[in-house]
Amino acid sequence: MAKELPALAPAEWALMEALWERGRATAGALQADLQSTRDWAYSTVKTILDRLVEKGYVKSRRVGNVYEFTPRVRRGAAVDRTLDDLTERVLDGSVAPLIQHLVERRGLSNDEVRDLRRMLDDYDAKQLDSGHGAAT
Amino acid sequence: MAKELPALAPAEWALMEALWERGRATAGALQADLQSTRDWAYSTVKTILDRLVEKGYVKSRRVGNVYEFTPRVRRGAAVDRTLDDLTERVLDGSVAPLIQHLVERRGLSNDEVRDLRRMLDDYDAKQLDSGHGAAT
DNA sequence: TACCATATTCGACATCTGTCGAGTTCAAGA
DNA sequence: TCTTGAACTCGACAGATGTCGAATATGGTA
Repeated sequence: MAKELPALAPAEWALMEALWERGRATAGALQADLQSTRDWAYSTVKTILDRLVEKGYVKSRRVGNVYEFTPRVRRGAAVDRTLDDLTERVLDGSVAPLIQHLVERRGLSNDEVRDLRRMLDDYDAKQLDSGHGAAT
Repeated sequence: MAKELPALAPAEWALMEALWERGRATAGALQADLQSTRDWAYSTVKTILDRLVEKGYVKSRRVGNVYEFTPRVRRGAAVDRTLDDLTERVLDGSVAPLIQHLVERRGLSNDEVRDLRRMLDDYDAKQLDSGHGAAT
């Protein structure tokens, strides 16, 4: 019963990142936060914020004479949403090459390497556990 | 000197997949191929195809009184392009969670697990080799 | 040659995105 | 009360995407 979240456009992602960072903020504050990356006019920020509210990613409430925005979706959920999109249209089941790419392109910390290895172990275990293993 | 490929929109991906599949095809053939997934009118297919030519992903040549289209970009390159996009806007350096998601969501074959493990080993080796490992 | 089924060409239109600018409001001072 | 400035509202516009339909061109066939 996962509510169908519409995808986030690039600009919307930027704003969401800023909002997740703060947890709660006004349009003005977010505009300031993004100032270095995106030199947006106040109205631009506000517009995107409103669209995010429409999309269900953000919730807003009036505080005095100012609107305060809060994320309504956790970052992880948004990432999931995006990745599902990606895997649906780009990967036809071939995850490994993708991972390869990611690692090569972005690098991993030692900790991450360890975590991943652990994950693979778990995964393996589960596979064996449930019977067989197929290589299609 | 990697030519800057513009990103592929969802509909464009669909068409490219069909074209990569065939290696070479006419608009009509592609329309037929996609019939089950996307019930597009001929002109829709043609339009997208033309846009792909503009974008540099496809090349076309007249054969008799019909246009024949051929991919000009390998699938892998397109995937790379897409992933770069993704990592830029969605991942702020945190690749591991993404991989986690992919594995959980899509599953891996035993072979893939082995390959990944191998890759991690290589990666590790390289890390040690070049000095230290940081965990930010 | 007249006709037909295709393949093409053109142009159009609705959305979604990215980005504002120009008024309008309203609380806090002067 | 009048003034001011921040915050808000509205509406707009350009470009990318998704999707055609109508008109035209073409090679073959009756």
